[in-house]
Amino acid sequence: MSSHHSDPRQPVFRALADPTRRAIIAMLAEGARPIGEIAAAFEMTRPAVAKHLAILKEGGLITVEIKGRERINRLNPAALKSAADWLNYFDRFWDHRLEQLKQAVEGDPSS
Amino acid sequence: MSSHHSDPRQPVFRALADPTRRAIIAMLAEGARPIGEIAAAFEMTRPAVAKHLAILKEGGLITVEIKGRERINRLNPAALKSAADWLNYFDRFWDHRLEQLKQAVEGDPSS
DNA sequence: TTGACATGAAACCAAAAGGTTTCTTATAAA
DNA sequence: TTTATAAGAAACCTTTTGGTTTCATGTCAA
Repeated sequence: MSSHHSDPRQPVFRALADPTRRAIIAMLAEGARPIGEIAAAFEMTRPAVAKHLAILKEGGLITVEIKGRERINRLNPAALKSAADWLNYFDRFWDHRLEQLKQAVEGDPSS
Repeated sequence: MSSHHSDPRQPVFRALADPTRRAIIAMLAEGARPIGEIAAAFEMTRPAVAKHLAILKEGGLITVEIKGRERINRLNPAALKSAADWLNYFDRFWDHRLEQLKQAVEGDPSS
């Protein structure tokens, strides 16, 4: 896991690095929204929010559906999985119980 | 979850944003190391690695044990939990099975 | 068809990030 | 007691980041 070959997780971790972007992710988890509605919830201009959305798009965390003059931004939660996977690898170092459960799930496709 | 009040998770997500720092985390998961040994594994100078270690310290992801003239950097995996928790909240949106398991774990402290 | 609205795009800016070199300090070892 | 080693600290530099303002464009609605 050296850093000199490009890390496919990088765009996701980069997107997660900013608190505004994490708040946008949390907001979109409750439902897809156009940029105007998102920008209204933050103390910054719409172009600033547009840049954050562009970075979220680069990470594959959101998709955009054009609907008339609106662009509906929709969360793509599956894109969070690569980051979650990386972090959850370290579960074994601080919570042995969770590790046991994950192994149980992976071994039981019928649940 | 607005961004105008400081997010306690921010130092952790910030630390995770850089690929070199994630590689350092992975390296320290295999065992604590002094900075010289870490720096030798990367194509950058030791002061550059020292800055990365400082950011990891700010996020509480590593602790330092002074041993003679060496500083042993040791991973503190528990600090990864806050980021993992945040991400795992979104599990429900892409993997219902894992969600079921986590609830089972939390409800059974004896395992 | 004219006006209002939702958005994109470009130019610009200050601060933060990520790196370097050089110098100093503390410990170990010959 | 010198000399080599491990590391911190400071100064500096370039690029990226996160924000702004201003302007252009496409679509809906009177």
